[in-house]
Amino acid sequence: MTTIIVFEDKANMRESLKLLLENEPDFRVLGLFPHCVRGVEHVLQLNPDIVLMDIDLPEINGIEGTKRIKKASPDTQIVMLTVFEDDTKIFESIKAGADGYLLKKSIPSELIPAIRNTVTGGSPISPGIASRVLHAFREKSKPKALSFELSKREHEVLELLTKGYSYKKIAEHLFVSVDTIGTHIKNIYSKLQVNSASEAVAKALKNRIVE
Amino acid sequence: MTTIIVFEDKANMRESLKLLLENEPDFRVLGLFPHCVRGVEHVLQLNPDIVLMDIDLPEINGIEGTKRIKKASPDTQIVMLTVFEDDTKIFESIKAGADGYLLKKSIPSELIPAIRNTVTGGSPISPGIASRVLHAFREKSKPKALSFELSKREHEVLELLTKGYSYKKIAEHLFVSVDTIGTHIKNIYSKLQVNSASEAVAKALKNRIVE
DNA sequence: CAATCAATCACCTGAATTGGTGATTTTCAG
DNA sequence: CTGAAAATCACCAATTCAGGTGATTGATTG
Repeated sequence: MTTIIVFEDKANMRESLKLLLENEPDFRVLGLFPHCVRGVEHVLQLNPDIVLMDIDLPEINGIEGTKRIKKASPDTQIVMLTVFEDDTKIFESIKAGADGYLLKKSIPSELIPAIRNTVTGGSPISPGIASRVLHAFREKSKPKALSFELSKREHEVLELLTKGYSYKKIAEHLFVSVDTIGTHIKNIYSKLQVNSASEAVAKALKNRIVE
Repeated sequence: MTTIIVFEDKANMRESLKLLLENEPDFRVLGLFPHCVRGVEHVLQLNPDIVLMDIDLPEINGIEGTKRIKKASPDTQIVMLTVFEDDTKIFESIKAGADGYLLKKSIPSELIPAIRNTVTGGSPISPGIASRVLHAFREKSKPKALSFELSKREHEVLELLTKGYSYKKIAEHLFVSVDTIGTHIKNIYSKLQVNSASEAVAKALKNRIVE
């Protein structure tokens, strides 16, 4: 038996969800609420397996509600429902701890299997949403392309600088003189257009030149 | 009409896919290949809308194949098929540019709608996979929790240090003396357990204390 | 109200960094 | 083979930094 509560401000949508869910013999709707101001209390009291959460709720929106519920009851699985394919809302929801993300238009066909997947630890995501998540994921992992045309040795020196090594330590590490490291660093500064070690380190990390 | 080619090394799986796909009147299978050594050529020649790519292929694996195909033909949509729910392979595939990710066990029910979603720009992802992607996404975006208990002022100073400001510049910026900044920085070093500006900057950025 | 902590400032010393200039040797592609 | 780029080393001056000690003020909190 899978127990469910719903936060959805529109009455007809609430009713539709109720009908849809109660059509499944192993689903049980424990509650339907028009907002999640008392969301945490409801969840702690009813202890549902699944929460269906509309994103656009009055007073406390679904993202904030999700944060609170996840904090109070981390094992409750929360599936977001939304009409929007808005990047910010998607990412905020994910960060808030949502376990699934469905577009309302796909509810009739996808909701029931989505809930079943959620129960077994999966995260149903509508393809339109997933596409954006993947895109963001790629952005975060890809190198910034900008190599600044550092030579191999300069790159090496920059990497050690990023570790907080002094000129002397770097020199020892690479078996060259301190002056050589000095020259390399001068050249690095010139290529990165910076003029201190900390600035170079910041630029290197932000542009993923190292690590 | 949606055109498709398949890279799959197991003959019976290839046949199953072919039967499944050809059952759809608006799908057309342009080719079935047991490996993707000539993957790029096949794609450029046949110009399919969709590529179904097994991850574990001999010679050149599906991830490498995906990279090459995406490079040569970015608009070709590639859906990965796999038996594994292996984190590394999932993330590598995403980085390689895969547009969808299906577990083979879910193919009978999900493949056809997944392809239709892909055609319209969506990214079908099996819930078991999506769960891992979301998890990784959260890890990447969430602060490392470690605040190192920096005071507000120290945080401010660290932020300016990260921008490459010298002690003097920071002092001017905050309207205090250079010695005050010196003290703050000493305290920051002690809290972060570092002993140079570049090391502090590196630690601050890596642990998302700033930015 | 006392204790703690954050924030402020000062002084000192030795070491390190930055920013020049100049030069030699390797390496590597054309 | 030759020129360009990379890597190496050196010397110098001015500035900056790291690490140490000590001290005052104000806010917070038990």
